[in-house]
Amino acid sequence: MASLNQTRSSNTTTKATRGRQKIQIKKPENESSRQVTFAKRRNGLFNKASELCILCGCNIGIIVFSPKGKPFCFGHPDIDMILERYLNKNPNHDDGLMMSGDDIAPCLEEFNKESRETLEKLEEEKSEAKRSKRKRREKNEGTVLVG
Amino acid sequence: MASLNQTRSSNTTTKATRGRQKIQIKKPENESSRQVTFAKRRNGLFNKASELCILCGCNIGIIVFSPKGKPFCFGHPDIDMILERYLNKNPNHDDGLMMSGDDIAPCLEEFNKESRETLEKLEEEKSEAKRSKRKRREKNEGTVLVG
DNA sequence: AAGGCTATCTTTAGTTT
DNA sequence: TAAACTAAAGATAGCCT
Repeated sequence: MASLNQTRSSNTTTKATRGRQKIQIKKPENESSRQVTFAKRRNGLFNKASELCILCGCNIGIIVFSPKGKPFCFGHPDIDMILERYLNKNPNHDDGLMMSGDDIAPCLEEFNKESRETLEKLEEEKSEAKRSKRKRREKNEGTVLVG
Repeated sequence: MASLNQTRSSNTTTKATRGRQKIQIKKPENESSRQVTFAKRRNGLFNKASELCILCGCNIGIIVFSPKGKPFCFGHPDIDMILERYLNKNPNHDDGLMMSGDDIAPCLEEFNKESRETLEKLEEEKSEAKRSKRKRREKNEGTVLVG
């Protein structure tokens, strides 16, 4: 409360927070904050994956083992389906166009479409939530708020 | 070249580019640009995963199937090891601390440390590359460049 | 047509509540 | 303690070569 957040309305260069700080991408950081960072970035990673799925119509599976060994999964359309597809690498996967003769593909596509629609709906809701949450901040830009 | 990039040195509000544009996260976009977006965001995703691995000391496996079915993988320490660990979910994985009695764990940790060191070295190189690459831009802030 | 650029959007480190 | 907040760091859409 001393160096930062000086009533937060003073006209000096004092900022409310120092914002996002640059960090080195290396070695485990301070043990206590690592848990927080892990949760934040894991969410960020899964969100990125979700966006990629929707934007490009691809399938993604992610498995994360926390430092303590607890598994977290992301899958679109479904983690186990992704794994099955990956592990079933069959001979006719040469030109990068696999799934020629096997029977999982159609089922997958079916599943895919359905799931994508759900995800898209979720995305819309999420982005609306973001929008309304961001309204406050945008007001500060568009109209001059009376302090 | 008409509306944007007007010699890029004019003093008006004309910008060289419009920068990153806000997009809707939904439905496959314009077919041609989807390929580019896919490549860019796939790289972004893998980078995020790599950072998470290093920062928090966790293990991550990612499988991405492109719209055309081509698989791309990321794994730390190794995709197949992640999969094996995931698929070998055994009974003594209750409190989220799995790998009690199985013999893959030590091997994994060994591998882990080694691989992490390699990744960290890579990270350092990368960030140095970034730094030097960013020098130009930072010069523009620090010292006034003569146009 | 793969890679570079840049302004802007999004993520998140550090902090406060 | 987890959730909210802020602003800087980082990712990337659209454009150019």
